[in-house]
Amino acid sequence: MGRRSKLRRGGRAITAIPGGFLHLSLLASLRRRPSLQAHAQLLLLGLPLPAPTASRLLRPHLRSGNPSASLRLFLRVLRDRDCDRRPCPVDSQEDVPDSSSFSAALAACSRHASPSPGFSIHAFLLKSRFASNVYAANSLLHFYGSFGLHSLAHKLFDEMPTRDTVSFNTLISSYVQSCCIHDAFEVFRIMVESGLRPDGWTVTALLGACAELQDLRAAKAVHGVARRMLEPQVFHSGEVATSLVDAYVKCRGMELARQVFDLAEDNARNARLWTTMVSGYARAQEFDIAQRLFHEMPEKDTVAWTALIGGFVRAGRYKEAVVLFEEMEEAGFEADEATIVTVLSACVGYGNIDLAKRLHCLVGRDGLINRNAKLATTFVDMYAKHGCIQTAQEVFSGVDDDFKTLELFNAMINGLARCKFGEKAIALFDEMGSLGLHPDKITFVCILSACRYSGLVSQGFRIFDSMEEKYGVKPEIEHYTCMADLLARDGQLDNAYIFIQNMPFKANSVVWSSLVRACMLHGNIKIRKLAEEQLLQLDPNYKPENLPLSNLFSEGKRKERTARVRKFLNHKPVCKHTK
DNA sequence: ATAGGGTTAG
Repeated sequence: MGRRSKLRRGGRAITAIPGGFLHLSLLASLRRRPSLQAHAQLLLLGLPLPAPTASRLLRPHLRSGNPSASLRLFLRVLRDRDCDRRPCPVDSQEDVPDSSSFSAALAACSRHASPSPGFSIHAFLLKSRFASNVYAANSLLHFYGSFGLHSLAHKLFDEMPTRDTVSFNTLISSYVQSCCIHDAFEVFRIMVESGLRPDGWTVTALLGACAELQDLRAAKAVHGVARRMLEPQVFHSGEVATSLVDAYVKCRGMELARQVFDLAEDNARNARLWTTMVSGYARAQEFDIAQRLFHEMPEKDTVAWTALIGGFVRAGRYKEAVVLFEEMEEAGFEADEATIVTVLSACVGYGNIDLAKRLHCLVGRDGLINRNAKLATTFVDMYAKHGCIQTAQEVFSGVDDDFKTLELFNAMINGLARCKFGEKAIALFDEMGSLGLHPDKITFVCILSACRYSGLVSQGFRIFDSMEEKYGVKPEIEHYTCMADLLARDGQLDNAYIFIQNMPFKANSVVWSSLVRACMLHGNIKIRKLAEEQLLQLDPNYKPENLPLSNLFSEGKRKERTARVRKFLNHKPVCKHTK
């Protein structure tokens, strides 16, 4: 361990006094001057840091803003303790991070772009004396859930010595988020059986499951459960009312949603409940009612505006969406991340280039786009889809590494694939691991598509073969489709045919028609007949002229429609803040 | 101390 007591900065040596005092005064200055945060934290990284100080330093920072730097610091502290290999004094509160800093750190891990810091903290937690602390364990549960690692979450849950309502709620939400609805209800059953009373969070999670399934009957059943099992004041709260309305809306039960809304008491009728109703009517394409309700809404906010704008976008009424956005700005509401994402798709649909550029400027200011993966992903996706792959890449590489998420990589790889930059896509794919990001099944669809559009046969198979053994992602029919098409486009039509027949899935019409198309291209009549027989079995009305060549056509049409968009987008936004 | 809620969507 290189323990330095002197740090150099700008030619001036700062003498550090080992011990807590310096840290505490730094901490104080850090609170007062946010601009110093990054520097002060770097300074601290070079110092031996007493753990209690670290805890005090970290707790407020891990909760808000950019937790990445704080997380690095926390891990550093943990490693320092670990390297010392001192026997951990069981009763001593000294020199060891306390349990609440583990919770705070894990909460930060859940919001981090990559799961790796969370894995490390789990390891340290196991060695600490808080391994069975229910707060720490619940935070860990939430961490696994937030990265969709529900099997790890469940394993952890099974091993927890104590479980409380929060543990159950967290596991249920984890399953709902991974669309394992059946498991979510199963956990709920066990929860009730073990005598724990569900609370508002439980009901909300279950209603989320009903909404996901679009199962109106299930939503009604959960409504009944809530009425019977919740404390009356919880049942009548705005939170529960909002989840009920949200579930009914998503299950297309507007009348029921309206009933809940009408019956809600005044204190439960908050902005969220209003917004849910507005967005519900907008989803149901009842724009008159949605707008009337929106105007009746006592305290509109950015989210409510965004909900209505989003309704118009979803209905393809882009012009109205853009007009509404302008009204919103005039009324003095500031666009947030969701607004930008929503309005951007309206711009693309409506061909409003000036607004798209203005939005890019808006998020380029203060480098917002460089620290917000969702924004960056939307812009990367938009630029790539319009063939502005260079601008897409600029947006991508502008994002700080700590903020690069799996979705962002997927969007960039997908963009490179579509523009036939296969090699670049593979390079990017290889880069993910170093940021602690694990490719998922979507990543593989993108990267294998990159190979097929660029004719990279051997690389494609190398990656395909590594999917399960190296990355633990089981190939699905989409991946097999890519591989069959990769072979077919390469002219290996016999191999493609054999490959399709040996797939562990029943080939669908997508697979066969891509083979027919490749046969037409390479003039292979024998395989084409075989493929067409299969297509006829799948669809007795199959005719070669109905073959979904539409891909090609629509691509051509899309290109034409977006040519104008691209022309403008290729010029960087005229904005000094961007970049 | 630990968890979500309404807006984003190819």
